[in-house]
Amino acid sequence: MSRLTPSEIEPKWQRAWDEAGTFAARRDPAKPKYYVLEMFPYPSGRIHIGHVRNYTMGDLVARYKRSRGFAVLHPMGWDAFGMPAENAAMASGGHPKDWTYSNIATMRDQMKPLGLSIDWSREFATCDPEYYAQQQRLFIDFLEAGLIYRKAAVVNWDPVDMTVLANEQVIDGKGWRSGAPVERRELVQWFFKISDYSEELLEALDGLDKWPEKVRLMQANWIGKSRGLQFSFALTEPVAGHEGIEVYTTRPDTLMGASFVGISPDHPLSRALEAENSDLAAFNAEIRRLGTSEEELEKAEKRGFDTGLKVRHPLNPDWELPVWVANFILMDYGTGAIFACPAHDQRDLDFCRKYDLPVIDTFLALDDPEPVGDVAFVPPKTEKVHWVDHFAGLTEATGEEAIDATIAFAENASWGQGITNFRLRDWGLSRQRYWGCPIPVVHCEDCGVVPEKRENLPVRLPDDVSFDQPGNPLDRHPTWRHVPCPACGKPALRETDTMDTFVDSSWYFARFTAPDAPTPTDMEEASYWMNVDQYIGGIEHAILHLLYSRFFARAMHLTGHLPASAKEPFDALFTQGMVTHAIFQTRDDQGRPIYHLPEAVDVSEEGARLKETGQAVEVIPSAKMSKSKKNVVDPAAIIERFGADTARWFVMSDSPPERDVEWTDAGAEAAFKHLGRVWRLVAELDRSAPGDTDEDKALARAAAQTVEAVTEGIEGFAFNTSIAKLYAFTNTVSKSRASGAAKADALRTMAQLMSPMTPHLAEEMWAALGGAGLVADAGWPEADPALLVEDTVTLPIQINGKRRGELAVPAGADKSAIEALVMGEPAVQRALDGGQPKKLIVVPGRIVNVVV
RNA sequence: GCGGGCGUGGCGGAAUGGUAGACGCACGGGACUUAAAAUCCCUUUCCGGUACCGGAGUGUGGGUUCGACUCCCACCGCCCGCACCA
Repeated sequence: MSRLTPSEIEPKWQRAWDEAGTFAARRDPAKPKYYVLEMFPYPSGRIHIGHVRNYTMGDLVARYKRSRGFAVLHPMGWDAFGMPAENAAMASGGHPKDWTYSNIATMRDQMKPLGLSIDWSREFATCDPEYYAQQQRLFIDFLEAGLIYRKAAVVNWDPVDMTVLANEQVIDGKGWRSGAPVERRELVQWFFKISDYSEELLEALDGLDKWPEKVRLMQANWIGKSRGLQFSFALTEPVAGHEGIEVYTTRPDTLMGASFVGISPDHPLSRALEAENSDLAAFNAEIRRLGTSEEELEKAEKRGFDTGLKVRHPLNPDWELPVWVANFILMDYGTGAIFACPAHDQRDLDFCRKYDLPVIDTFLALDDPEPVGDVAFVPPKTEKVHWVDHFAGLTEATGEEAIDATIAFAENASWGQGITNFRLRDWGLSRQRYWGCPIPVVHCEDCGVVPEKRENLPVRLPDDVSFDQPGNPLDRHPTWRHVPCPACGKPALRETDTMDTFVDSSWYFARFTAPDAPTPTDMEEASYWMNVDQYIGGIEHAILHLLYSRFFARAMHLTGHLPASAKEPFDALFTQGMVTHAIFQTRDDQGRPIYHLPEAVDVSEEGARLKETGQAVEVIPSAKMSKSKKNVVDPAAIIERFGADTARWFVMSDSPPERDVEWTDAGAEAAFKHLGRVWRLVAELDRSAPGDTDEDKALARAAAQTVEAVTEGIEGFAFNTSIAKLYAFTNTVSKSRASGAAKADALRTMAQLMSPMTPHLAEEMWAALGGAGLVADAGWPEADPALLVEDTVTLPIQINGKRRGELAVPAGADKSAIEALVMGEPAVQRALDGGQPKKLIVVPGRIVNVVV
């Protein structure tokens, strides 16, 4: 009776919830609704402790809100398309579909024992044809609404594997599998016009007041609105049809410091020059050997090539500037061309020093002008500086004012135009892969690109494909591509690109509101359940996934699939930290790392060694858990040994949810012991035991304070502090000499408070203490305000800001009464030594500070 | 490189600008036991000396304030993102 056996009680209560349909999401007009969603998992194979943390957090919120009387929607699904399934197929010869569905089955089996309050009837995987059929329908709707178009874009091409590589698959400029040098190749691809929404997506961030400030900031910076000047530098003589070079600059105020005009290696002029200039062609070829990621481009050594061309400064036709091709200029941003002002931009200065280009240094300064050394002076945007001989007549102005004045000047003189520019680029959704949602269009020789007819959806992925040769299996499938044109009926070819998996995850939250609807959403259901009241997931999704989803919600509204109120789909966002773990590695003969599972390593004070061989192991502390690095912890073992409640309690205790947590084994045992202790309080309670009425009252007061504190912790996503209060309350009950009846009351309250974290134990406690029905249906306890009022408060007394004593005063005491009491304190008398304090600060209910 | 964040005892961490270290782990001591496990009780930021007390202390250096872990500036370290990883 007194021993807690999770293996018996956990399945028992899970069955009870199932049979009662406790967690089925039902529209209930009598209740407010609450939609809580954790970012759905990729079915990688097994759940890891990070999943447990993520889903326990969401479950805690879901169960809490349910107790507070909300109709809760808490669904689960699978982000099931993606490269790992194809990689597995290539490595071991299976089929991505089998691999994926078998992983889903495994992970579902691992998740169910956690006792999550999920409505499993709404489960789907994004690779289900029923799901991607609706996604294809959205594609066609978006296409017809003008939100999708095609253009050429650059990809990483592996010439041996005949495939496009993701940035993470390019290692030191080589394909990760083939080792062949990667080529940049241009392909015509599909794009979402997310840039049409730049302004709106930026402005709407202000309304997301329940999102972390850092995420809003990151998104704002990513969208990157800037105001600048666009104008042309005239070439001294036309080249290959180019009369001049159009540049965009956010610092037109520094135009008089211009040193050269720079263009991207991919700029049309650069490409045109390549034909006649083999040195430039070689230079560009070398630059293009780098991957396509912005990180790589920015980190690369700054390099340039003098084209020999000259342009005229717009304000002085006699002033000629050289034209360089430079590797740090991105073709995707602005016009792909800039002018460089070395005096006022560090990167430009470094570049000019390296290539011995002129540095003009005398036209503005803070006080007295100094020649530019190795540090550029960036004119501050909000501070006034002195401008010397500025063409727009500036003398004293902030950078902001100078930019505005310069733009006005240029517009007035008709040689330039103020432009609002966004960094945000359109979203390329084409992927040249098999395991993704087929793009439902057909290429017809006569009709061009024609969308598939809606009644023909889904365009299904063929099952009979193989991964034993290079290239996309859809391209070489004998029949799949060949279909009649939906418009004219003549033989035509299917698009073989599939969609970016970000598309799948950009609307799944809407699909959960009506997972079986014959259209992407059911407006009645969507109007009831949307928005997601609380979204929970990793900070690594702060930009792309969340931005794409915000775009999708707008596009779905435009095409009639979501109400206007759902244009911002996530009311509140919480970004949880990652679970990290040390990486253990040794090295092979060539110095390449070999990774080891934590259970294969002994860690002691002298260092880490392999259990088997005793070989010394390098320890890389707290890295993100990843299968390839083998620094993973399998929650299954913990659940098997201690039960789900212990695992849930443990991942919620100690670390604040937003922070990364380093996994250690030590805590799980402690959590298990604590739950056992709580259970014994219930099991060994004599409910008829007499007690002291003062003790009864003190216990009731402690219970009320705990209700208050635990509630506050949950509301504020500080679950670790809620748990700390529950530990303290356990100690209080354990030590209390209150009557059995009073203790039973306290423990029933404890069961309610623990039910979001340890739902099985809470049910068991509730039943043992004679609670009616399920604790899941018992509602949330309310703290009696009368019990929360204290009679006296203890104020710390500081002398010169250092704590030197304390003082008990009646709760309502006013300032002057406290002052009088403070002056009588011995410690204060001693410090004053007969004199008067310089200052006496009294903050009622808080603190007293005596300044002597 | 750019954008964003984090940094508190041996460890995880707590603290509306107001008693730094709640709560837990680990360590140490004790009770119970033939013994062990389990359980219960006590101690524990560091330094100095007897329980009382003094000094230092929240990555580093400055600043604002009666008062700073908290706000500001600079630096160091670590983490996340950088558009084809999910």
